[in-house]
Amino acid sequence: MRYHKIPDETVRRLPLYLRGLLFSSQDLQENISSRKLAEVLGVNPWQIRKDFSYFGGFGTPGVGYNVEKLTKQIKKILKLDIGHRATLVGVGNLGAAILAYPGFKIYGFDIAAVFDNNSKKIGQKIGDVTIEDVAKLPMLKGRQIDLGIIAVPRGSAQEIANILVDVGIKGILNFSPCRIDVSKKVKVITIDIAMDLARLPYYMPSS
Amino acid sequence: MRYHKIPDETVRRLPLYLRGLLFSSQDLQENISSRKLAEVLGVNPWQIRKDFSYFGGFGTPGVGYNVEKLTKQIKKILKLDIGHRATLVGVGNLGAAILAYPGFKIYGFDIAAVFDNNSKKIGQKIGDVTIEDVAKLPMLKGRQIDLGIIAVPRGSAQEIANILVDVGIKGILNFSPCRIDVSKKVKVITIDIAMDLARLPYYMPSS
DNA sequence: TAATGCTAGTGTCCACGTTCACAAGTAAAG
DNA sequence: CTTTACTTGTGAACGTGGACACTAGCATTA
Repeated sequence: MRYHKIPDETVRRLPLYLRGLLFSSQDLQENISSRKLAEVLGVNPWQIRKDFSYFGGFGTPGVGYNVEKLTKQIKKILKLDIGHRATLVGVGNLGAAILAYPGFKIYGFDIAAVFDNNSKKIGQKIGDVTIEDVAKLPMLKGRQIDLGIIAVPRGSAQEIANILVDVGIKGILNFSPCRIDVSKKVKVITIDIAMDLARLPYYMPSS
Repeated sequence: MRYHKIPDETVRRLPLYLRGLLFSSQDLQENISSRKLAEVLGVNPWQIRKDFSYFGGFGTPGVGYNVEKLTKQIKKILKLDIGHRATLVGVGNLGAAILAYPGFKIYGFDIAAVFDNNSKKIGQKIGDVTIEDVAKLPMLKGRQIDLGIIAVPRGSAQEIANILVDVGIKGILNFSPCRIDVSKKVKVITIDIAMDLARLPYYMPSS
């Protein structure tokens, strides 16, 4: 299996596995079995083993997976072994929440630059970073930032994305509820939290 | 096709179609073709037609779909035709952002009750709602709320979920990065924004 | 050393979802 | 009325991913 194409669904699950490992490493067991990990995450053991097998198994039969080694492997596959510097554009309610969200750090992300167009906010310092004028966004080139997070209103999202691509951003996490199209070289993931809420009633009994 | 089981993936896409319709209705064209809608959303026309066909086509050949009728149909399928009242638990950075997020209203959601455990926040009014003591959460029964949004730290999420289920909540949108298990009668959708960010580098060129 | 119990890795089958091509239907123009 | 242009609805082929069973490997115990 070692030389097969990796299913997209597998890649989608890897961060979940990583989360499970990072958060349950307090138990500081040296090894963890697929059954145990599956139980923690609420998925199937064979799903986990299958997923890992695509990358060439790193477990030992009869024992399980070495937690530390497995963690490193997944991080390497996801390219999280090198740290990533991100920029956040738009410090509204959502942007501020993202900035304060502790979850990014455990994956090695660092929000190193923040932009907004509100003159009252520009210059303010939040945590370690100072909010800069969005007009200066094009000057981001050379600051070693490879990720962009868009948290601006719908109407401006595409425009911001274009600038981000221009300054060499390779990946965009978009929180605006709209499509963004950019060069195929740049990966865009859009999160629309309202859309997820919108399908919830479908699964609920009609009461 | 009318009597087939509806694929989960189709249900996942319906809110997207609805979003496209709601946001492009400014053009106030009476009808929209699958090709046009697909273009706006960045998906395939035949995918859209196939999805709609599961519910028994509501378009007319040669013309397209009547925007107003289609919108109503999708809302009905997703059970968004009746409004939903939601409660938000946890008014930290993320909770506050959710509360201020305008995207919920267009789907007919109303955040009608808000809870927190921070005594400084309790009693504060944000928009139309007043933050209540989370200790009073069990008294939510009878207030006609059927959705719960969890935005509390990891450790408390399961506990809050249990209470929500007790008071009769039928669906939960969980923003805590952990698994929540509840009665099978209750649908849980978990959003972990850090997890989505975590798979972004995988798709990026190694630079 | 032999036996037992547990766990990873993987080939195979199956179910689901996507793509596509085409028939059927509508409207507008000639 | 006929023709043309367009669009929906759907059966069928195709591809992908998930479920599972089974083999092989490791460790522990006797």
